[in-house]
Amino acid sequence: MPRMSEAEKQKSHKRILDAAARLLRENGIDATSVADVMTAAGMTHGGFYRHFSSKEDLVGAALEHAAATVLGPVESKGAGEARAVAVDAYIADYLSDAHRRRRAEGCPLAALAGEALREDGRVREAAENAARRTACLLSEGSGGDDAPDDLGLSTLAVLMGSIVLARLLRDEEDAKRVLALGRTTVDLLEARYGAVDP
Amino acid sequence: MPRMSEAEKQKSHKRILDAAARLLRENGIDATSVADVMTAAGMTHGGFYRHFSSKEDLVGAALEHAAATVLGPVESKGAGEARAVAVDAYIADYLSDAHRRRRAEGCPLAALAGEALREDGRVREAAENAARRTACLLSEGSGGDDAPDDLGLSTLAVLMGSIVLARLLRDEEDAKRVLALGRTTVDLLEARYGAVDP
DNA sequence: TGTACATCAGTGAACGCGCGTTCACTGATGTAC
DNA sequence: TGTACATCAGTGAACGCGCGTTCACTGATGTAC
Repeated sequence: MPRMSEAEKQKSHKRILDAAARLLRENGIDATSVADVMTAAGMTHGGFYRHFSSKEDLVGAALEHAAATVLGPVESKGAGEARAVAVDAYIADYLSDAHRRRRAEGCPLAALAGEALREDGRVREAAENAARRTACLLSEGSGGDDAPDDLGLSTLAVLMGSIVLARLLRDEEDAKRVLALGRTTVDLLEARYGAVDP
Repeated sequence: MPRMSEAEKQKSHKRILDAAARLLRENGIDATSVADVMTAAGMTHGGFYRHFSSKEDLVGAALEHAAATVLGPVESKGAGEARAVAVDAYIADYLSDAHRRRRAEGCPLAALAGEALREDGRVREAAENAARRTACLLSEGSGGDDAPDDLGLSTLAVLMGSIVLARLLRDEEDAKRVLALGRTTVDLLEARYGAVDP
């Protein structure tokens, strides 16, 4: 049955990346094997090295892929009112019960920051870039992709801390409470740092 | 040279627990092997199972040990002014640059929450208990070990999010900025939720 | 347009390695008398 | 208090297993003429 066409190869590549982005967020880096990813992508593990040079390479690419999937739609809104609405929706989704329960499709930082900060090379870089992009998104002007401001960094810390803590508490009421409290803290930050819109 | 006395065994047990608590926070659960821990404790890996029934057993115990080491001194202050001072110092230490750089001796939640929430059994329980204890400590009255209040849960989320984000950013200035912003957010929360002292 | 051939995406077996765990062994410790 | 013996903390070799990675192979794809 091999070999596939170039177009087929690109589809395979995307399937591997999608599967990796899901499995890594769900199970963590060490608990996700190359064979797991390839099986989830509908292939056998032998073909993996036609697409990536190593597991580290895959993890870096999957982290970038996950960040792009989560942040891209909001970033592409440009500045102005539409952007502000999209950012508000992003925050609401972030602190939603659905996000708490579905790690595999959520924020890659919430799922992997704790492990990524022990890595180096491409993985570490991808994680840090994801953090910067998200902090910029949450910043006030938030038109360009320059440096994040105080509001953006503070808000990101609250979002990450709230979702991780909510996921850690197995009691559903407690978890929902932590998410609601996170929302209150974010509102407090917005009141404090500006929202000089009109 | 074997066998050791009962007193020696207890010393060995404590050395294993100390080594595990350090290595786990430094390198994470999967990247810390039983042999690593035993070597760090000055023994060979074979003797491990005289002290713990499995690696999972060790990780759970080490998590509890780390939490007790970090929280115990503050918890034992009782209520009142001394306690309030100790909690303030705890927060200042938490958001210090030393804590950012020295994972191995810091908050076990900051180091391991992301991995622990994928475990179950004793490990998961230990992590959740550590979170509850810390949130209670940060709560307002904070005399008993009842349920954490809004201030305690919100503050814990900010602490965890800030330290993880600060550790993720390799630029030292950025990292320090995130820690300082975390402090500001905590102050905002204290102003909001009470501090009805005098 | 047709033919001959090199390429290479994907398969499945195999590799070395480190892991958690087990085990036979040693000899000081603790116990029974 | 002394002696005989069972216990067991720690050693170091060995186990089975899953991991990341490699490799010979297959046959459709893409290319050269």
